Amino acid sequence: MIEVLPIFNSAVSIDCVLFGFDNGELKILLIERNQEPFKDWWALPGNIVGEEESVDQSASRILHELTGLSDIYMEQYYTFGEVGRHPQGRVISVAYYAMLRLGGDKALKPLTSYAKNAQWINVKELPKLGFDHQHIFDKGLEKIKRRIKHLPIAFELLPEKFTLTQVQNVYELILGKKLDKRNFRKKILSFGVLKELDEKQKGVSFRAATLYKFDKRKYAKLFGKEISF
Amino acid sequence: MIEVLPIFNSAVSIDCVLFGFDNGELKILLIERNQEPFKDWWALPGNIVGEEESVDQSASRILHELTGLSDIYMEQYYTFGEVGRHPQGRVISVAYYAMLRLGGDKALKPLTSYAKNAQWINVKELPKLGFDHQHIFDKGLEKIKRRIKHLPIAFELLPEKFTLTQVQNVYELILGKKLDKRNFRKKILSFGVLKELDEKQKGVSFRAATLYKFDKRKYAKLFGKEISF
DNA sequence: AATATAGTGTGTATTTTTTACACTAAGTAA
DNA sequence: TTACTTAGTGTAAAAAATACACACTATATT
Repeated sequence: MIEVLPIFNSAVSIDCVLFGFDNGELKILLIERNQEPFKDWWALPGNIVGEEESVDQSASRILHELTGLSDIYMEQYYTFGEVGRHPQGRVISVAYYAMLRLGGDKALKPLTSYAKNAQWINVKELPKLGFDHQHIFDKGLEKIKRRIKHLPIAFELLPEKFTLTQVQNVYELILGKKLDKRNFRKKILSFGVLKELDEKQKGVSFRAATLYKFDKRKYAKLFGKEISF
Repeated sequence: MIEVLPIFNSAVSIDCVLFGFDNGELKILLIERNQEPFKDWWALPGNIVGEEESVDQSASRILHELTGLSDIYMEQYYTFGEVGRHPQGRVISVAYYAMLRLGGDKALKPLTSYAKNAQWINVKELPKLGFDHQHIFDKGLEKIKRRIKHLPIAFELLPEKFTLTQVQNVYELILGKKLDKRNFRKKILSFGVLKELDEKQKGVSFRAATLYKFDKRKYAKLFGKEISF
């Protein structure tokens, strides 16, 4: 290939906007860099795509290295290819958003060498980010705002059993606006992809809400038809 | 950068699905390859991203080289990064769809060395394509099916002055289904981005239809609000 | 001049979807 | 028992989507 394709020094990288929902807040996982460029800055987790892995595999690997998990919901959404976006050379970056159920024992794995710290940070209180990562994040948030209306990605952020109020909370945080409770419940239930459980919320000091779970079977049946959340 | 980033031989390329509307048919521009791999096969036009150009610039350049035009409507939609997708090495390809007003004197420019021929081909009669280009095309068509419902991209395919029947025709071809004439006209006019002209179609042997044009000013005003075509 | 042809252009009733809006029920804590 | 906090519910009005059929008009043909 070296003779055939006009090669110059360049690399393809992945950047991930990993969303989590915790304590009524929408957060993303940021790392604090340990290396130049942007040493000591916050940035999106990411890495260079390896020679023997597809870009999807690369994104999965990065998420796995970061969290120890390998079944994270993830989707490619845009490729950033400005010439000067990386100070050390030509790096074109494929961006993914990903979503994770937080809570429980999902400790982060030891970080790779380029990061000294990783932290879940509320999307409303992001620090200044290195590279063009603020831009990448903005586009990612915009993307999930659109996606959440058509695909049931919100449930990726919730625990297996959840209340309708939690679902609404996720929608409100992503869309950035309040929704009417009655209309929201009517609509979300009308798709028939939620299963009401015989179980109630526990440990709250007020009336416990009914728990639901996302019914993958029913969703699979509906899939293909256009769904609008 | 060479010491800093883990580089291996790889390249980033662009592939373009260039749509045109001609004679009541939806077509894309394909090239016939002059070079290995896939010599003599049909393929999407594309090329390697140069060292000094962004991926957007690269896509513009490719379209310019192909058509001689430089104001083609174009949008990135997905990046294809499977390991084995290019037989001669690691090539990650960023795909764009683009739309062009056909007709008039828009001759194609002399082709680059890797293509001996270029032709507009009806999307319903595509030949077998090289690389993973059938897949790239399928994803592109899927994308514009979604986009056409929210963005006024259909007008990019039409001449400056057009009839409502032509607009409907474009929508039907892209969506792959018939639409009701009265409902379509009601809806498309209700957005207020079309301007009725004092002019009629010419050279037809039946009642001439009224011509319209797309009103960019009004569109700009509406932009920001969600539009649904 | 009459007629055939082929696409243009229009309205209404019905159904579905979206929106707006406020109180009672249930459980816990003091 | 009372106060507090969140859960849970219905209806009316407005807006949007759908289904549906015929008269008009410009040209070409005889």
